Amino acid sequence: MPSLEVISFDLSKQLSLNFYQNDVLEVAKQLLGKALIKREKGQILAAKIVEVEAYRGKSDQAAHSYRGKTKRNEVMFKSGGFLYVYFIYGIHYCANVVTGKENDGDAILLRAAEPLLGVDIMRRNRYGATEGTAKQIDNLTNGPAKLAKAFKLNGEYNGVNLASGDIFFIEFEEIEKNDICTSKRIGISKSKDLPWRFFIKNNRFLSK
DNA sequence: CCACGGATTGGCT
DNA sequence: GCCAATCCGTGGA
Repeated sequence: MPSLEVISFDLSKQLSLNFYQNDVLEVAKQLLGKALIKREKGQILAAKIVEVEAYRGKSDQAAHSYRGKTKRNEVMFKSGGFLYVYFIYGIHYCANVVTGKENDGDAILLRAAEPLLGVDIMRRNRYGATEGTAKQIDNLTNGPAKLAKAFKLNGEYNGVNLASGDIFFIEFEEIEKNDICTSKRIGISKSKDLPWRFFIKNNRFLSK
Protein backbone atom coordinates (compact mmCIF):
# COMPACT_ATOMS: atom_id res chain seq x y z
CA MET A 1 0.00 0.00 0.00
CA PRO A 2 1.55 3.30 -1.04
CA SER A 3 1.84 5.93 1.67
CA LEU A 4 -0.53 8.83 1.37
CA GLU A 5 2.26 11.31 0.76
CA VAL A 6 3.52 9.77 -2.46
CA ILE A 7 0.21 9.11 -4.16
CA SER A 8 -0.16 11.12 -7.32
CA PHE A 9 -3.46 11.52 -9.07
CA ASP A 10 -4.03 11.95 -12.75
CA LEU A 11 -7.56 13.27 -12.92
CA SER A 12 -7.35 13.18 -16.70
CA LYS A 13 -7.59 9.40 -16.48
CA GLN A 14 -11.28 9.80 -15.72
CA LEU A 15 -13.18 6.74 -16.90
CA SER A 16 -15.57 7.46 -19.75
CA LEU A 17 -19.07 6.10 -20.17
CA ASN A 18 -18.03 3.15 -22.29
CA PHE A 19 -16.15 1.68 -19.30
CA TYR A 20 -19.49 1.19 -17.57
CA GLN A 21 -21.47 -0.05 -20.53
CA ASN A 22 -20.33 -3.65 -20.33
CA ASP A 23 -21.50 -6.72 -18.44
CA VAL A 24 -22.04 -5.96 -14.77
CA LEU A 25 -19.83 -8.82 -13.54
CA GLU A 26 -16.94 -7.65 -15.72
CA VAL A 27 -17.25 -4.04 -14.69
CA ALA A 28 -17.53 -5.05 -11.02
CA LYS A 29 -14.16 -6.80 -11.12
CA GLN A 30 -12.60 -3.98 -13.10
CA LEU A 31 -13.83 -1.41 -10.59
CA LEU A 32 -11.55 -2.88 -7.92
CA GLY A 33 -8.46 -0.69 -7.64
CA LYS A 34 -10.09 2.26 -9.34
CA ALA A 35 -10.32 5.48 -7.35
CA LEU A 36 -13.64 7.13 -6.60
CA ILE A 37 -13.17 10.89 -6.85
CA LYS A 38 -15.44 13.66 -5.65
CA ARG A 39 -14.80 17.37 -5.85
CA GLU A 40 -16.38 18.86 -2.78
CA LYS A 41 -16.10 22.61 -2.17
CA GLY A 42 -12.85 22.88 -4.09
CA GLN A 43 -11.28 19.94 -2.31
CA ILE A 44 -10.72 16.42 -3.59
CA LEU A 45 -12.03 13.29 -1.94
CA ALA A 46 -10.49 10.06 -3.19
CA ALA A 47 -10.79 6.42 -2.17
CA LYS A 48 -9.66 3.17 -3.75
CA ILE A 49 -12.48 0.70 -4.33
CA VAL A 50 -11.72 -2.59 -2.55
CA GLU A 51 -15.11 -4.35 -2.37
CA VAL A 52 -18.21 -4.38 -4.59
CA GLU A 53 -21.31 -6.46 -5.30
CA ALA A 54 -23.08 -6.94 -8.63
CA TYR A 55 -26.87 -6.84 -8.96
CA ARG A 56 -28.57 -7.85 -12.17
CA GLY A 57 -32.05 -6.72 -13.10
CA LYS A 58 -33.05 -9.89 -14.90
CA SER A 59 -32.59 -13.20 -13.05
CA ASP A 60 -31.47 -11.71 -9.72
CA GLN A 61 -34.26 -11.50 -7.17
CA ALA A 62 -32.09 -9.44 -4.84
CA ALA A 63 -31.81 -6.59 -7.35
CA HIS A 64 -34.03 -3.59 -6.74
CA SER A 65 -34.75 -3.65 -10.47
CA TYR A 66 -35.93 -7.29 -10.53
CA ARG A 67 -39.65 -6.47 -10.62
CA GLY A 68 -39.33 -3.77 -13.24
CA LYS A 69 -39.02 -0.03 -13.27
CA THR A 70 -40.46 2.07 -10.44
CA LYS A 71 -39.91 5.62 -9.28
CA ARG A 72 -37.32 4.46 -6.78
CA ASN A 73 -35.20 2.28 -9.06
CA GLU A 74 -35.60 4.04 -12.42
CA VAL A 75 -31.95 5.11 -12.49
CA MET A 76 -30.91 1.45 -12.54
CA PHE A 77 -32.52 1.18 -15.98
CA LYS A 78 -30.34 3.86 -17.54
CA SER A 79 -27.33 2.87 -19.60
CA GLY A 80 -24.04 2.39 -17.76
CA GLY A 81 -22.28 5.32 -16.14
CA PHE A 82 -24.82 6.78 -13.74
CA LEU A 83 -24.91 6.77 -9.96
CA TYR A 84 -27.84 4.99 -8.28
CA VAL A 85 -28.25 6.04 -4.65
CA TYR A 86 -30.95 4.49 -2.47
CA PHE A 87 -32.14 5.00 1.10
CA ILE A 88 -32.34 1.98 3.38
CA TYR A 89 -33.37 1.08 6.95
CA GLY A 90 -34.68 4.58 7.48
CA ILE A 91 -31.15 5.81 8.09
CA HIS A 92 -28.57 4.93 5.48
CA TYR A 93 -27.74 5.69 1.87
CA CYS A 94 -25.89 3.28 -0.39
CA ALA A 95 -24.25 4.15 -3.72
CA ASN A 96 -24.21 2.03 -6.86
CA VAL A 97 -22.73 2.30 -10.34
CA VAL A 98 -25.18 1.53 -13.15
CA THR A 99 -23.72 -0.70 -15.88
CA GLY A 100 -24.67 -2.23 -19.21
CA LYS A 101 -27.23 -1.06 -21.74
CA GLU A 102 -30.38 0.93 -21.22
CA ASN A 103 -33.08 -1.18 -19.54
CA ASP A 104 -30.69 -3.89 -18.31
CA GLY A 105 -31.33 -2.80 -14.74
CA ASP A 106 -27.80 -3.77 -13.68
CA ALA A 107 -25.74 -2.00 -11.03
CA ILE A 108 -22.77 -2.42 -8.73
CA LEU A 109 -23.00 -1.67 -5.01
CA LEU A 110 -19.90 0.11 -3.68
CA ARG A 111 -19.27 -1.77 -0.44
CA ALA A 112 -15.87 -0.63 0.78
CA ALA A 113 -12.95 1.59 -0.11
CA GLU A 114 -9.59 2.74 1.14
CA PRO A 115 -9.38 6.49 1.90
CA LEU A 116 -6.68 8.23 -0.13
CA LEU A 117 -7.35 11.97 -0.12
CA GLY A 118 -9.63 14.23 1.88
CA VAL A 119 -9.60 12.06 4.98
CA ASP A 120 -10.44 14.97 7.25
CA ILE A 121 -13.49 15.81 5.15
CA MET A 122 -14.56 12.17 5.25
CA ARG A 123 -14.25 12.23 9.03
CA ARG A 124 -16.34 15.36 9.20
CA ASN A 125 -18.97 13.88 6.89
CA ARG A 126 -19.12 10.70 8.97
CA TYR A 127 -18.92 12.02 12.51
CA GLY A 128 -19.62 15.76 12.39
CA ALA A 129 -17.37 18.72 12.96
CA THR A 130 -16.83 18.09 16.64
CA GLU A 131 -15.38 14.61 16.54
CA GLY A 132 -12.27 15.63 14.65
CA THR A 133 -9.46 13.20 14.14
CA ALA A 134 -10.11 10.77 16.95
CA LYS A 135 -11.80 8.14 14.81
CA GLN A 136 -9.68 5.58 13.04
CA ILE A 137 -9.19 5.77 9.31
CA ASP A 138 -10.08 2.07 9.03
CA ASN A 139 -13.70 2.73 9.93
CA LEU A 140 -14.36 5.62 7.55
CA THR A 141 -15.35 3.77 4.37
CA ASN A 142 -15.35 0.02 5.16
CA GLY A 143 -19.04 -0.53 4.48
CA PRO A 144 -21.56 0.60 1.85
CA ALA A 145 -23.40 3.15 3.99
CA LYS A 146 -20.18 4.35 5.61
CA LEU A 147 -18.65 4.99 2.20
CA ALA A 148 -21.75 6.83 1.02
CA LYS A 149 -21.73 8.97 4.15
CA ALA A 150 -18.01 9.75 4.00
CA PHE A 151 -18.50 10.97 0.43
CA LYS A 152 -21.84 12.56 1.33
CA LEU A 153 -23.58 10.63 -1.42
CA ASN A 154 -27.22 11.15 -0.45
CA GLY A 155 -30.43 11.13 -2.47
CA GLU A 156 -29.46 14.33 -4.25
CA TYR A 157 -26.81 12.37 -6.11
CA ASN A 158 -29.18 9.72 -7.41
CA GLY A 159 -28.88 9.73 -11.19
CA VAL A 160 -25.74 11.82 -11.63
CA ASN A 161 -23.56 11.15 -14.66
CA LEU A 162 -20.17 9.68 -13.72
CA ALA A 163 -18.45 11.13 -16.78
CA SER A 164 -19.52 14.76 -16.73
CA GLY A 165 -19.64 16.07 -13.18
CA ASP A 166 -17.88 16.30 -9.84
CA ILE A 167 -18.09 12.58 -9.13
CA PHE A 168 -16.22 10.04 -11.21
CA PHE A 169 -13.73 7.19 -11.18
CA ILE A 170 -10.14 7.25 -12.39
CA GLU A 171 -7.54 4.62 -13.17
CA PHE A 172 -5.49 4.13 -10.03
CA GLU A 173 -4.08 0.70 -9.28
CA GLU A 174 -3.96 -2.45 -11.37
CA ILE A 175 -5.17 -5.42 -9.32
CA GLU A 176 -3.58 -8.81 -9.99
CA LYS A 177 -6.11 -11.41 -11.07
CA ASN A 178 -4.98 -13.63 -8.19
CA ASP A 179 -5.79 -10.86 -5.73
CA ILE A 180 -9.44 -10.61 -6.81
CA CYS A 181 -11.58 -12.77 -4.52
CA THR A 182 -15.20 -13.83 -5.03
CA SER A 183 -17.92 -14.70 -2.54
CA LYS A 184 -21.65 -14.68 -1.93
CA ARG A 185 -23.20 -11.29 -1.35
CA ILE A 186 -23.78 -9.95 2.15
CA GLY A 187 -26.96 -9.06 3.98
CA ILE A 188 -29.57 -10.19 1.45
CA SER A 189 -32.33 -12.79 1.76
CA LYS A 190 -33.11 -13.51 -1.89
CA SER A 191 -30.74 -14.98 -4.49
CA LYS A 192 -28.30 -15.25 -1.63
CA ASP A 193 -26.09 -17.89 -3.19
CA LEU A 194 -24.96 -15.99 -6.29
CA PRO A 195 -21.16 -15.44 -6.10
CA TRP A 196 -21.32 -11.81 -7.09
CA ARG A 197 -19.30 -10.13 -4.37
CA PHE A 198 -15.77 -9.18 -5.43
CA PHE A 199 -13.01 -7.86 -3.21
CA ILE A 200 -9.26 -7.39 -3.00
CA LYS A 201 -7.53 -10.16 -1.10
CA ASN A 202 -6.39 -9.32 2.43
CA ASN A 203 -7.29 -5.67 2.14
CA ARG A 204 -7.50 -3.86 5.46
CA PHE A 205 -10.52 -1.79 4.43
CA LEU A 206 -13.02 -4.56 3.60
CA SER A 207 -16.49 -4.35 5.15
CA LYS A 208 -17.10 -6.07 8.46
C1' DC B 1 -55.11 1.15 3.12
C1' DC B 2 -51.96 -0.92 6.05
C1' DA B 3 -48.27 -3.97 7.40
C1' DC B 4 -43.85 -5.60 6.45
C1' DG B 5 -39.04 -5.63 5.99
C1' DG B 6 -34.83 -4.04 3.87
C1' DA B 7 -27.99 -4.42 -0.72
C1' DT B 8 -26.70 -1.32 7.47
C1' DT B 9 -24.60 0.45 11.39
C1' DG B 10 -23.29 1.21 16.10
C1' DG B 11 -24.20 0.59 20.80
C1' DC B 12 -25.11 -2.43 24.55
C1' DT B 13 -25.27 -7.11 27.01
C1' DG C 1 -23.96 -11.74 19.81
C1' DC C 2 -28.28 -9.07 19.72
C1' DC C 3 -31.14 -5.43 18.61
C1' DA C 4 -32.94 -0.66 17.99
C1' DA C 5 -32.98 3.20 14.87
C1' DT C 6 -36.28 5.17 11.50
C1' DC C 7 -38.19 5.79 6.65
C1' DC C 8 -40.58 4.44 2.69
C1' DG C 9 -41.30 1.30 -1.33
C1' DT C 10 -43.79 -2.56 -2.19
C1' DG C 11 -47.32 -5.98 -2.11
C1' DG C 12 -51.33 -8.10 -0.39
C1' DA C 13 -56.23 -7.25 1.46
